[in-house]
Amino acid sequence: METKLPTQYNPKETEDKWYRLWEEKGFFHSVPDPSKQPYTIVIPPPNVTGALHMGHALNNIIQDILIRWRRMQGYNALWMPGTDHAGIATQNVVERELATKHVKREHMGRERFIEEVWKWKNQYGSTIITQLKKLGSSCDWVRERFTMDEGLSVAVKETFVRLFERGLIYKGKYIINWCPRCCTALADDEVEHEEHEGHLWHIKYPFKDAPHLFVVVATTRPETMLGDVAVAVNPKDERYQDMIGEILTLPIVGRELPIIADDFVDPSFGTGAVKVTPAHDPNDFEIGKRHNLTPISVMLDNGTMNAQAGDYEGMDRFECREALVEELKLKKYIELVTPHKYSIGHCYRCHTVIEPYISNQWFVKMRPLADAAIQATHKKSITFFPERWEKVYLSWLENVRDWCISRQIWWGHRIPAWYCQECGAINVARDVPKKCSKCNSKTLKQDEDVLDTWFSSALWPFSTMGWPKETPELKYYYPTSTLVTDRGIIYFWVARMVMMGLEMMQEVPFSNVYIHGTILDEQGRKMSKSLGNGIDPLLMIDQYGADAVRFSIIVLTTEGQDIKLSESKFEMGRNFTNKLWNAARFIMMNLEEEHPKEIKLGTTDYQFEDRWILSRLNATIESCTAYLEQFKFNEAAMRVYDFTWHSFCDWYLEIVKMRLYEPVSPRDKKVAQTVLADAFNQILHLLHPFVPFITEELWQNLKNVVSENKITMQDGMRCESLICDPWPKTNKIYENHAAEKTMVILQDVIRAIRNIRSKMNIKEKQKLNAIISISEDGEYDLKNHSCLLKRMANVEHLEIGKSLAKPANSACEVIGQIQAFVPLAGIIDPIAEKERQSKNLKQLEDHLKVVQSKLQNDNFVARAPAHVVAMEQNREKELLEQIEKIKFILNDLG
RNA sequence: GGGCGAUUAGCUCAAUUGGCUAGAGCACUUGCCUUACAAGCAAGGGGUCAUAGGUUCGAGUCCUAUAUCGCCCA
Repeated sequence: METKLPTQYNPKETEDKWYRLWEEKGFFHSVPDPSKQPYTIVIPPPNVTGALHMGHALNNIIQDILIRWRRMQGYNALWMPGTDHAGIATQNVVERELATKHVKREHMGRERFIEEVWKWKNQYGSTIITQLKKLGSSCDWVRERFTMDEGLSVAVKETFVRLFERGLIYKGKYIINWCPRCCTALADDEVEHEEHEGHLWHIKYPFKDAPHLFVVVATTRPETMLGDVAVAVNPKDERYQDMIGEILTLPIVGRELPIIADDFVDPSFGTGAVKVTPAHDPNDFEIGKRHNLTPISVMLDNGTMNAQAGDYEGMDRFECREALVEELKLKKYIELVTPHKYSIGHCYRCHTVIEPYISNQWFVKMRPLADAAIQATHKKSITFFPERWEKVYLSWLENVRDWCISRQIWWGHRIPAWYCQECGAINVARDVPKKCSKCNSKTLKQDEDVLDTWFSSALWPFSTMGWPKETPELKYYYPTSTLVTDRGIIYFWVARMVMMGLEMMQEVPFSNVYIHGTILDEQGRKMSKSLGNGIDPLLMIDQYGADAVRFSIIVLTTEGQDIKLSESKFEMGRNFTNKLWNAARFIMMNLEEEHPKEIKLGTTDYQFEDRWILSRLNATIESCTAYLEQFKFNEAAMRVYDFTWHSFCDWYLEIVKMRLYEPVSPRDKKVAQTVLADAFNQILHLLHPFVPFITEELWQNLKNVVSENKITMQDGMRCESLICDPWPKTNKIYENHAAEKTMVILQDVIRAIRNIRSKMNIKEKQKLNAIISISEDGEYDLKNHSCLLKRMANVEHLEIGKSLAKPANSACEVIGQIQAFVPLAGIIDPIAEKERQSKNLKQLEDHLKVVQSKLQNDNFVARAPAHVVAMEQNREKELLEQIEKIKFILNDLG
């Protein structure tokens, strides 16, 4: 068996094998079972056009840890996977592909274009799913959903109709965010604001009746002046009070503009007078409504100027800006141009500058939905981890505006509204209506628009469970347990799921929301295609193994903090998986026996180091589990890492070698083998959620070796796969504080002797003798551990006793009430030793000063808790003793 | 302009309710190819906890300012 394991772990040989087995055996599949408690996560559906990036990797590693851990704990764990149809993004991708064949979607028509998109989806849409599998994600793939599935489409229609019937969806002509490249409306949160260095143009608007006098308005977007219908001032602004009601002439165009008074105007901005362009600015739109002004649109939907722009008709909006400014300059209308920083919106899909634009769109009335979501959060139906995101989420809900849900694209859920060609009535229906509900006419035409992709994503936690049908899944899994996501989509997605869940299901969709950090590059910048600073998770998996990638990422993930990542970080995870691999090799080799005999182990069989490692293991199980419950993944991982490497490998394996190589009895060897197998089995369990592949591989090996060699484990290896074997439980009987305390002392003594060896330049192979002297009142039982001490410190003759004399020509270390002497006749360099001891003395004296200054402070003694004071007093005593001993040694050295 | 986060070893980050001499990983120094592992072992060095005040017996931790960086919203 042992010969089968090479000295280095090769992930490539194990990962696909186990993933296939898990999936084939149905370990990822969950079915409703009322006798078990469900634990459910719905995946944040990645964009179907997407490829796995580090953000996805982090997001899915966390979900997989939760799901695997809960599954092992015995929950009926469901991780619901799928993708979303990403309306604009997907349409863009397919259009781009068609463009290479010089085909435009307008030429092929709606139906054929949609067919093309489906063809594309079927061919490339599973890319990211395949990549998620490489990562080890244990999703229930049998249940994989897509937001354009038939079932989910029914859910979308049902929701639309219900919201419409409840008066929560309406259609109307409003100013919205328009992307002139995608030619569609966008919701407020689909617009990304960016600071730009622009100009503030101060333009003179002459009075109609006194053209030599004028009002100066300041604007950052001069081309919109072509659509001006008024000039507004603040009613309290004394500079303009007399002018309110007067008429100005719009330069170049000649339109008459009244001066109106509106509180919205900020007197301190620019000149205090602003142009009012209701068709091209949301604030102006509101002013326009208040003053009954008719908006004048000067642009087409593609961002070029329309007939209202006069000579500028047909010009692109930015060309028009330049040309118009030239003309204004020429005609002396420009009074001043100042540099100006301003924030401007861009399309989150194509980064084109957004144009505020008036058009007829569908909206969701957000106030009542948001209020319900706020209430549910205040009632603690939802908890955010870390907590602070709750405030961010609430403040969005408190200030939310109505949600524009219609998109002027073809790929998506078509709005279930039909317009009567006779009477103009709107028929909103689940199925194609046969006739108009108002006039019975049969000439009905469906709305051309589709719904925002986020509209369908908002239904994800229940639409994926079969809603609106009352399926067993819906009943059993909803509401789900935990949602794991990035802060970037708290508004887009989390808030909307809560609103829709409450409105459609009368229950929040999940009880916990875990918001993880964002992955950044080494310099702390976001990873992006345009910067080319991304790290491809698949490449890293290929290079280091999926487990190494998972472990490294998770160790770097401190709660809610962003993660600066570089390739070299993955070495840490790789080194750890390799360590684990080699520990396993060692264990397997040493469990093998030619004629194995089964023994029944009693608690009295345990040796000191067994009791110690089992106690440490017990504590590790406890803290790892506790940290997982708090969503502190890195803490949980680090506890097991530290235990595995620095307790189990560094100490236990080394100590136990003496019982394996030179056993005092066959029975004791068997005890050591059993503890090795037991502890390692538990380690594999604790690590499985973090590094599933290697743990499964090693566990399967261990299982075989254990049964072949008739080793009776404390915790059976019941399941056929580690993935569903029960999560370790703590057990009080393993708790052993005495053993842990003694071990700390032994480790200190061993380190002290090793230190002498190192500092005195003594080869490791050279055997030493040592004398351990314990103070008269020191209660240490070290004599029973002389074998351990000898082995671990590589000592030949060891004498342990009370107040033993320091031999001449020996080096010494003081460990509390213990002194370790290493006689070094002929080897020792008195000068070097003296220097070393003087350094020690100084350190101790510095420490003593700190402790004594505390104790000399009456306030400290009076007010600090008794145990803290006692601790300091005890420390002082110890330090004094040690200092005395070092001084003696120094004296002895001459 | 409003809100949130960060500032601790050369680098990346920890540090429970304020309480032993502030810890890891990487990097560094020294010695080891010791039959589980050189992707390793052993022993080390390295810190005015951003700055200034304050609260407290006691502050990396709490409070108030300031500075720098980042994110979100308007």
